[in-house]
This record gives sequence, structure tokens and C-alpha cells, in this order.
Amino acid sequence: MPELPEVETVRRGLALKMTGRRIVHAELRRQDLRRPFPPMLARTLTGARVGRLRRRGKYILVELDDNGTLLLHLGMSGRITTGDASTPHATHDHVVLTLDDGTVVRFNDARRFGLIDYTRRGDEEAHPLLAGMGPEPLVPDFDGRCLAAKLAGKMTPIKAALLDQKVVAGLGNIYVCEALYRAGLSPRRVAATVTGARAERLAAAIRAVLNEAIEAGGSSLRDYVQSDGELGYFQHRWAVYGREGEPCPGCTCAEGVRRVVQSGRSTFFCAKKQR
DNA sequence: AACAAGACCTGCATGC
DNA sequence: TGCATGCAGGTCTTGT
Repeated sequence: MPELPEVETVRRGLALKMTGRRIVHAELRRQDLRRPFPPMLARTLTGARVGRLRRRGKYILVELDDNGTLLLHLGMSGRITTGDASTPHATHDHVVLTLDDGTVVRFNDARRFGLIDYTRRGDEEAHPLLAGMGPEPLVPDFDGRCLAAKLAGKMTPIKAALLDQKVVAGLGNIYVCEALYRAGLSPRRVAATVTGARAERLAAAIRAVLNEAIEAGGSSLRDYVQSDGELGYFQHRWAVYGREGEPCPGCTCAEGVRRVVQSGRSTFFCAKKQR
């Protein structure tokens, strides 16, 4: 589920529920996800008041009033839902927070590729998980020049390069496929050859697809964190992802959308439109 | 240094 | 129905 648009949708939903609230109880139903939780996590959370919720790439940063910041990553299957105490624990609810208004926040992650860490305020960008992360694609100065600079010298396919969080923060398999399709660039193209007008097209496509997805998530996922973590309706707007064999929008090629595997991950594209 | 493959986990769809 | 297989929105580690 979680690439940048989904993480941003979750962040917005959580901010509405959590900002300004105090955590009155923190239940750790296991002590690790992808890695062990930081020591004393339950004690750190209990009694803390929640400040701003920010996002960096696919991480949600929850500021606490103890001069610390919680780092949350949803991995592949992570979900954060809110409800109240009447909801019984679900399988894979690993962390359950109760807020001072009775709201219950649950971090559920079947595959446990997610992660929770804690760092001191002001040190976030230096945290090993965030240090070296590439530019945020939705900030105003992210453009073709910025993107081309990150791709310079890379002989790997552009598909693989865009999945590297050091190149652009927050992209994942779906939105990389979609952005390359919109930009008309082959996923197999050598990354370093994406310069000039091609880089501008790709940067614009990345921004457009992410913004549209956030909007779509924002409307149908308004209550996402109260729900079962279903996708927003943007999945219905995928042009190529998950559409092997189907015709791509407005294209007359006989072959339709192709699927290939690059660095172990499925890539969906149109060989006619993408060069 | 750069890149690809492997590993980490569970759940689900598919096919026999 | 049961079982095996392959696939999944990520990324850290290992090996070439």
C-alpha cells in the first residue's frame, strides 16, 4: 500500500486525530517489527503529548513534547487505523496507543517490514534512516534539472534508479511505473540518459501522478485511518500498473501493456509509447 | 562504487 | 479440501 501518496494520506488522517492529544496508554504487543523497537518505547510514549506530524519520503515523523520524534515506516503491509476501545485487537496489531479522548490508534503490519524508531528533535535529518534521502518530489524546486543531477552517472535502468530513495524520496513500484508511462520513457532506459527535456517531462510526470494520487486518496480515504486500510480510488486510474495484456489508454498497439521483471520487481509499460 | 540478487515475513489467488 | 507455487505497495544486507 504505502508509497508517498498513501503515506501522506495516512499522515493527514492521523494528524486530525492525534495532534494536541496526549497518549495515555501505549501497548506493545511485540517488541520488534523489521528491527527491535527502541528501548523504553512504551515508557517514552506514555504521557507524551503529540505535536506536529510530518513526512519525509515514506516515513511519518510524529513530534512528541518530550523533545523526541517518532519515526514510522509502513513497509509493504503496514496500516495505521483509529477507532475506540470497543474494537477488539486484530491479528498483527503490534502497537496500540490510547489517546486522552479515547481514540485508539493501531499499527497493524502482517509482514512486519515496517519500522518504528525514535530520535531526538532536531536530529531527524541526521538519522541513519533519513540521512542521504533524495529530494522530496513535491517541493517547489524539484524539477528536471534537480532530477537529472541525481541520475547523472547512473548506468542502471531508470526504473531501478527511481526506486532508489536516495534519488527521489517516496517513489515506489506503482508510481514509478505510472510516471515513466506518463513521461513516455522506457523503464529500461539508462538512467544517466534522462537529461534536459526528458528529465523535465519525467519530473513533471512524477509530480502530477503523486498529486493526483494524493487527491484521490484524500477524497476516498478521508477516513482511511478509521477504516480497514483500503486503497483510495486512485487504483482505478492506473494506466499500466497491474494491467499486463490490457490496452493502455488511447494506444492502439496490438501488444498492450507488458510486464517485465527488473531487479526482481515487476515493471509494467507500453513498448510503443515509452522509449 | 555501483549494481543485482537474496533475505526478511505473511496472506492471498491460482492451479493441480 | 488440501497443498504447492508465485506474487505482493519496501529496503537492508550480501555478493559480484
